[in-house]
Amino acid sequence: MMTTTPKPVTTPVTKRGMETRRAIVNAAEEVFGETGFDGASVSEITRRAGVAQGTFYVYFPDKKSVFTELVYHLNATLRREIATSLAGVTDRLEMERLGLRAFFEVIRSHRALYQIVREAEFVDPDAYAWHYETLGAAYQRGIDAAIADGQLSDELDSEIAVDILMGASEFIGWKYAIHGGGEPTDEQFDQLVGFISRGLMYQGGET
Amino acid sequence: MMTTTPKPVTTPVTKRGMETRRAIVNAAEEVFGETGFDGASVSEITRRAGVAQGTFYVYFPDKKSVFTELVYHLNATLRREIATSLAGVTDRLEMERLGLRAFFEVIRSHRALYQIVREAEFVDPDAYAWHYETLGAAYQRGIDAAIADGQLSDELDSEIAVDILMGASEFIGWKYAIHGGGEPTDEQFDQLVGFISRGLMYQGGET
DNA sequence: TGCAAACTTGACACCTGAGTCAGGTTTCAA
DNA sequence: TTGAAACCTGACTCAGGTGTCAAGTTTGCA
Repeated sequence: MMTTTPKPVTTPVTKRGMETRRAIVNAAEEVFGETGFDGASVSEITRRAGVAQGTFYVYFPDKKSVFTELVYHLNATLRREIATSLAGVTDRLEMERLGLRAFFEVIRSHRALYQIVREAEFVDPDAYAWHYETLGAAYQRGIDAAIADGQLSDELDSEIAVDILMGASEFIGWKYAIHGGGEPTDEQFDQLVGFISRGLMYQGGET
Repeated sequence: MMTTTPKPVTTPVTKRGMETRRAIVNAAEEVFGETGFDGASVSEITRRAGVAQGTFYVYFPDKKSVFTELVYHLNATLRREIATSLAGVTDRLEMERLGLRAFFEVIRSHRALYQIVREAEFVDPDAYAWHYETLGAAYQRGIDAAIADGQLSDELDSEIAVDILMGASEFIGWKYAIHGGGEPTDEQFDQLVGFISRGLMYQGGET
């Protein structure tokens, strides 16, 4: 077994260094969003950031690292924005509506980041899985709380419910934000929320 | 404007040529499935197919072409298998159950192809969109038929319903077939079908 | 003001892999 | 048997991209 020498990557300590690092991250978001991971070159990223090639490797060991950092970044934004939108609300169906709105709003205003997260399935599968696992876990806690206080039936499997809800949002997110380039209309949004509401309202004895 | 000379690509006419082409397609499916589009090299594909590098370019203009062909291939398989599984059934909820089962079965037994279709979002976005559009259109015709003969309410927006249903299947397909490496249990499958059934059964007057 | 730490530079060594092409081999109908 | 069509070969070209490094510049504290 061979001891691998760790890459010497620097964390900026001065304001100047922090700004440079940030410029690289921002440029990377742009370039990855436009051309995908493999289409993006480190030299194009540094060109847009206004720094030299070598500077990139001062702050990141390789191209993949920035990419992964961006995945974590969108995850944090999403969790924060959704949590904020839900503050103080206790009605579960209302929470679904608000959460969905917040989700669409975030991906609409961060299209490049959203693309990056999706592509992470092939660039960094662990980060991709982590993203959906953390989001799903938070979501599931919400559903379980609603079950606990009697708003939803305890016959409902919250894990499957979350899978359906996340899958639907992802697909609609792709279809509108990336593929179609728009947003669902209000009527479509209402239909979506209606479907979800009915699905969540387990009443026992059907099918 | 410059007239682009088209690449001279051959279609095999003899049995021998057809076998060679097929060997390349099969090897490509394997390699793309294992290492992704960019990780795959044409030389690795031809090595596994047992032919020389140059043979690849006899049948395909470039690496992307085989990839796209594989996307069309899974699309056809999926449509055929699902249609077969639905033959003779008229109850919409039963059709949902059977269609879902067929879908999971296909992706379980064609994991590599499924990965390829997902990666097509970044390799060949048009093929990716086409895949979901054709599947969605077929699905929607089924829902519309159920609305037409009164099984489902005409207040239901079939387009959104299809988006939710496809999104949920895709997500669960990823989670189990690719990420987790298993399949939903029977209980989970029932929960899924139950949620969908309730969602489809618009009764007017809620939220 | 002086100097060490922090930061930046950009040319370049090195590698990888797509696609080409001139020529060889196999097949099969006449 | 033969020759032309179909098929196959693999060394080679070439564009492009990653990561390195030795030397320069800036910053801020003593």
